[in-house]
Amino acid sequence: MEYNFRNIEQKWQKTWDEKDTYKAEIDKDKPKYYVLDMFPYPSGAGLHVGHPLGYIASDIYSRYKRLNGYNVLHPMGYDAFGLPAEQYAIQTGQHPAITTDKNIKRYKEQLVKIGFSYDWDREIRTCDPDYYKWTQWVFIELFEHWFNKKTQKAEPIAELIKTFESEGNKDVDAACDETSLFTADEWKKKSEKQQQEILLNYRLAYLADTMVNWCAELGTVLANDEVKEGFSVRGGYPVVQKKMKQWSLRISAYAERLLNNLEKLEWTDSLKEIQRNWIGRSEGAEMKFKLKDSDLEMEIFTTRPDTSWGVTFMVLAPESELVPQVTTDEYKDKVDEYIKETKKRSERERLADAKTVSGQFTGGYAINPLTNQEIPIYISDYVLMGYGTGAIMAVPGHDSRDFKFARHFNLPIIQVVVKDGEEPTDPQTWDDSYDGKEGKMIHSGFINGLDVNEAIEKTIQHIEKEGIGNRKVNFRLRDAIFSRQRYWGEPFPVYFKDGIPYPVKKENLPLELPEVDAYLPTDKGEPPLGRAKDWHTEEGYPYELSTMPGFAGSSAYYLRYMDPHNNNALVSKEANEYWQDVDLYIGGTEHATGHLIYSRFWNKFLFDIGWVCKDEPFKKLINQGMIQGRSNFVYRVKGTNKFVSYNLRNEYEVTPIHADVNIVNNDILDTEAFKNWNPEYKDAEFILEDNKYVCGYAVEKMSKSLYNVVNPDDIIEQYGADTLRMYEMFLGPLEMSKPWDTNGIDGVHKFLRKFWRLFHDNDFNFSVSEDEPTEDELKILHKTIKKVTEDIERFSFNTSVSAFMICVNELTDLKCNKKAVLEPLAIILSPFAPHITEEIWSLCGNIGSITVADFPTYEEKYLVESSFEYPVSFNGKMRFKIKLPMDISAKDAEKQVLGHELAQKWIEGKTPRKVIFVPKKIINIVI
RNA sequence: GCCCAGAUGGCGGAAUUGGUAGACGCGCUGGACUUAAAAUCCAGUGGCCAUUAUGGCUGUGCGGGUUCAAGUCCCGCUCUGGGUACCA
Repeated sequence: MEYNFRNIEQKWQKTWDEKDTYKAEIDKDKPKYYVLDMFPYPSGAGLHVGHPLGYIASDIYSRYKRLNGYNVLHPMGYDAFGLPAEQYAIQTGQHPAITTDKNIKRYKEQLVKIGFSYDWDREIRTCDPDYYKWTQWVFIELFEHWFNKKTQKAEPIAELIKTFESEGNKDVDAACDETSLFTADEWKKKSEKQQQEILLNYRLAYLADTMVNWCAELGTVLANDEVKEGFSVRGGYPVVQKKMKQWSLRISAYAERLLNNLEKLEWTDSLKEIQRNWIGRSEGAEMKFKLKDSDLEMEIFTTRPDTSWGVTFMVLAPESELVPQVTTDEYKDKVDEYIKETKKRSERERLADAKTVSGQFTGGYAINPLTNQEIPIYISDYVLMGYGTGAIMAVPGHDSRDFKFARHFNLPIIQVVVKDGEEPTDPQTWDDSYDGKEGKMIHSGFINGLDVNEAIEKTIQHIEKEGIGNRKVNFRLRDAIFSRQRYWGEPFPVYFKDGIPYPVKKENLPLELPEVDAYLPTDKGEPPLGRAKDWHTEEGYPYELSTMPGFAGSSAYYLRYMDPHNNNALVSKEANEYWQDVDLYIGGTEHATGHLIYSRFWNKFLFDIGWVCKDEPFKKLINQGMIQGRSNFVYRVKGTNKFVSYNLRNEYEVTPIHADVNIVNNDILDTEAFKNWNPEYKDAEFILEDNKYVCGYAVEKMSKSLYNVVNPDDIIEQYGADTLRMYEMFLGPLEMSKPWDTNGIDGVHKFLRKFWRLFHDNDFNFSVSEDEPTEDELKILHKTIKKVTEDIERFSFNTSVSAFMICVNELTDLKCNKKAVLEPLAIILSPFAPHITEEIWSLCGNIGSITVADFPTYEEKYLVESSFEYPVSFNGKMRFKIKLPMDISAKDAEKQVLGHELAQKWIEGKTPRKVIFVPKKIINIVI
């Protein structure tokens, strides 16, 4: 039979399904290996060829690990809550569950067709109540724990209450907002409501008034990672800052651990760097500046306490509570005016003209605790309320933002650091400040002459001794805002009694999403859940109206896969102890500051409370690159319906128009198909070159609107899944972005046909021989085993595809049809092309599946060569080659080379100055 | 602005530790088979020059450097992609 990929692929996909070939079960006799893909959001558009890239890579690795005797957990599921289904529901009235279910069916069909080795029994959907029961459970656990800074871990609120009852809160060092001190007696005297309000401040999931990112168009608040440059990542709508009472998760408590543990992860440096920047740790000091003629103090954070002698003004964030207190009557109107102006400006506008300096003097003064000088206090929006204390000491000589501000308001600039080897200069002549940390201190009292780093240390010691301040580490990482005023998400398992939130009892989970009559806010402006009937407890206490955000369901999904049907726990101890953590995680970098931080945080929390045995969820992580689209263009002559071919376009005035890549082949347009593509082009005329219409092209993002989307189903229909899998890998290194160009796919398809033909005679009868292989044949096989093994281990799948091609080309040349060579070849090819190899395996007479065969190990003995063909260079330029024995000595090699007739020409009668002989590499002669 | 990647033929890319640059594939050119086309097979294919066979020069974004030897290491730039955005 000829290679009939359609029959073969359907047949084996059916068999795998019927025989549960990819079912994973705990097997303590085998080492485990957990390979995870970032599960997709099932959008209405279905998968395009870019989506499965990472899935194919992880599938190859999973199959490779299985062949090497590992018990592989390789699951797939759906991140099924989300905005698009809800937006669609708002427009059409169709319940998002129905849309989502339909989309998931389509996704699954597409995924199955590619031949992935997923254990579909473990499929999860975040919108399934049996699944989100555990999302809600984790939320309650977060609610019932606080973060003890002394032990650096989460501890039960119940224990905290006991501490409060016995000794108050004076010795409690918690991650929380500042709280006033109370004794045990005072605690006991507080009302239930007062106590709960205090506890809320300690909980890891807490409700508080915070500045949130409000997106009016989406009608919801968003987390920091969901906002980019003042717009929502989803939809691109404007986002403004607003103070609202919202649920937040105290991820900032884990900042230090999230940062430190990055070191032990096998992630790419760039991804770790993104997380490091997002966490943003900075070391410095907090210092108190007394206000002039007042008992009040303003507290500032600085990383450069050494520059305290260079402070010439202070700046407060416009929102700071201190503003009214420092503002004098004289400046009140101007300050109010400035605050009003700032509030009007959106985040976006502020960012857009970050270069414009603005601010206002308050009339107030602070006293520099180190110099006792009076320092004027300004307000300006370049100081952010959300970071540090919302107040800074400005050192214009050594901070570029302060420098700009000083120049704008004509404030004095003092130099306190001199670069090594330089003399002090007049700051009036400077173009910018000197922000570097190399140099010596001047004009700085007792730290004069010290290096910056010594000076920082000495200053901190001084201020701590004098009680003016203390050492302090600050993080940029904010707590994660966890409420969404939307319908299609997990309901919070929380009800309110007297305005205080209480968790739903765990045995009553899941708290299921109620039906509503419309997916819109209520007339009162409440979230959609405000429309639900009976949305309250049996006792009549109202449930929370917000739902959880997208990252809720994805923060612990990798744990649920370990034990997806467990009704009594998120994951059983047994399953967790066996599968432990994800050994290999493949997905896009776009989740670096969202999902990948949140799930590390959830995992650490679950680790703290003893539910999971590993404190990091994803041991090794690879980022696959994006597959870009390759768009095609036709060129319409302006004002006509004529289209001119690419190389003639400069002779006319033309408008380039996107043409659907699916009607273009090797940049040649199918003109008939083009006429039928769009009624507008029905009567199109073409100006051809060489009788063809040649299209232009460009690499762009793959998108419907650019008509460059290629659907995997179409590729599978035409070439088969094995070809698609191998071609996606052949395109280039996994981590790099590259354009999809269907044109190259023929080569990979031809390879599979050639592979098929090795096992068949000229009449396509299956025919393999039992003869002993020759040395050459074994060398080809073992060379390939070696190369492919090494390549898979370092995730270099594109080069292994090349190695397979070389191998099949060479075996074809030798007309080799020996089973002893071809069968092992089929095994090493099976992770890449599972269907064709499964068929071959069965044709070879094997009973079981090729997926549980043994991956062959290469044997060095077949690769031993007796000679090596040395490239001979003269002054570094390769001139000719010479075959020499493997174990030749340098001396003999030199003699042989210099005696070679071709060498004479290059030596030109001179005496070579030097001969370099690198065994098995090169010979270089220096003339 | 800052941080991180990357730049190699017409195209995707290979060269794993400083050691033959361009593997493999696409495309293109020529040929075989065919009434023809498709499929398949064979040969050629970085550029320039010379062609009589052997050839020669040049070439990995640009400019320097280290080295017997540099796509690979060092210094200085340019461009492209990604992250971040007043974080004190």
